[in-house]
Amino acid sequence: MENKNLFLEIYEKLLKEYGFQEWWPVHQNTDKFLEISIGAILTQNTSWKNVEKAIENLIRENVLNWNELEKIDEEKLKTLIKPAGFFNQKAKYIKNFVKAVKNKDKSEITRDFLLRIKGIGKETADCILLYGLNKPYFVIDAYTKRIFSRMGMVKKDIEYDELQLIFKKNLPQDIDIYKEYHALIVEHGKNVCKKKPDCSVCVLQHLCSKIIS
DNA sequence: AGCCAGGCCAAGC
DNA sequence: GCTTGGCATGGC
Repeated sequence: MENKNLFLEIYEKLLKEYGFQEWWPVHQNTDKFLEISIGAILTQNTSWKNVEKAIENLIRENVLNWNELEKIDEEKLKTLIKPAGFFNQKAKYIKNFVKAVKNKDKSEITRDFLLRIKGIGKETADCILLYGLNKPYFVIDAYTKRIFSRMGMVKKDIEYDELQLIFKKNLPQDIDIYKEYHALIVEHGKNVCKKKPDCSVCVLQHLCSKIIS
């Protein structure tokens, strides 16, 4: 089932097709760890376009920093992140995150620690760890499950940790590949392997039909 | 004009 | 343990 070459082969094909994505996108003069973490929370089940607006609001109001986010009134925070949707819960999640992490040393921020924060699930935690802290956690998202189950490589209701382990076992332990691969998966999932897939323009098309078994 | 988006939590079996 | 409902905006 898991063919070692296949995961790398798919990576190469996507990279050749879309080029380096160089994730995670951040603005200048911000605390990157913080911006990535807030972005990861805001993008939960939400398009990045909407998240961008919310982040720009935070920057414009000069609150995209630890002190201001800790101080800011939750209702005020809701209005700023409104474009990202689910703003009632996300405002709480951001507050929870800032409170828990603000005075921690980065060495203390483990996956288990993040998962204990209400509002931080596995994907959000792994985004924070990988892109924010440069730790080797492969990020699994809905696109990853959709693409790799469609290709016949995993079952479509596979558990998060199980699929993550498959990537870990089949890829070099290379943080840059982890970062880039996930970004490429998102790009492919957004534009080609969509809910209604455009198989005619898919660079993985032949691999896809071969693998189904 | 629906459908969908870089999930997560809580409640109910 | 597994399934379901709720959350909300803006782009296509």
